[in-house]
Amino acid sequence: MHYTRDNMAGLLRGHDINPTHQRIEIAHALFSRQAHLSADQVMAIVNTRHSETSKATVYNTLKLFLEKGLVREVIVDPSKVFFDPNTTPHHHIYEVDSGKLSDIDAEHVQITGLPPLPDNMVTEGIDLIVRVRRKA
Amino acid sequence: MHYTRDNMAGLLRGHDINPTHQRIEIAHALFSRQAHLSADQVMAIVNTRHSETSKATVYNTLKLFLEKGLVREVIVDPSKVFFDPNTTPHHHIYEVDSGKLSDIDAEHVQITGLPPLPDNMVTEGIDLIVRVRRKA
DNA sequence: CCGGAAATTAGACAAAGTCCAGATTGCTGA
DNA sequence: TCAGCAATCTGGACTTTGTCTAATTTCCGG
Repeated sequence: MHYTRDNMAGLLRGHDINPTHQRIEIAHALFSRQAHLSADQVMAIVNTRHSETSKATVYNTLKLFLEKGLVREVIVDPSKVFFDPNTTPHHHIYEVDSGKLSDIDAEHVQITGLPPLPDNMVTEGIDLIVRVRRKA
Repeated sequence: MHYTRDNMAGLLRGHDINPTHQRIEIAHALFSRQAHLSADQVMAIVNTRHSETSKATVYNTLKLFLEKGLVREVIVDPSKVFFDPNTTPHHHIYEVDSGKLSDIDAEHVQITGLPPLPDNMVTEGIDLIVRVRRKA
């Protein structure tokens, strides 16, 4: 699949999001790269040529994408949130020293023995993060 | 086990930490409660009566405790880090709406099928976070 | 008691993220 | 066409968490 700006409009509509110019640019930044980006990085990418999109819009839009299930939030670094265009079930490896974040396919990973939840609670998601670092 | 201020000195020494007033107070705040506290909360607790410990010291001390393996860091909330006096292997349940964080004993939890790491990497830790919310 | 190392401090600073009031955009229906 | 209206976008002020630094205080060994 090739993520062109034209595809983005359909993708957004499919998630019940009105495809505006800015939203298309932001979606394109994430999906064409298939990478984990922070809000700051998204803003930098979107505004490479000339400043086009404001900080407020970048944050609002990413939050909207999140609510509509278009992207996922990855919380590994206490100083910033990453946004992940991959919403299929998967986990993450985080290289502590470099800050590099990569995916682990969830297909073969099994988690067993979790205690049952109270009746009035539902699981929203399970985040599994393997923190690694370079050998000394 | 009762976590008195007197015990704290020994605990600190056992982790190769020079037990000063401030460090004892901070350790006591965490261990007597056995709770997940943010730096802000620690500062509030330690300074309830009269302001005794500066912000810089709270942050420095928590970082020191972390390095010395006295506490663990829990990263679940994008806006603040929690410090956990429980360093035995365990996982976490995070109630998204209330922000409440509780432990899952790791004893019966099994995680299998993780891919092997590259040779030059070592695992520093595995964080498993179950995000839950109240049923609608 | 002296001198130096370790620890603490206040406050300036930085970075991520939120908020708001006003400006733009893009429909919709007459 | 275009007036009106809702949705969206914007700059910039603001908040919060955390860091940094230079100056002070504390603690010890001799």
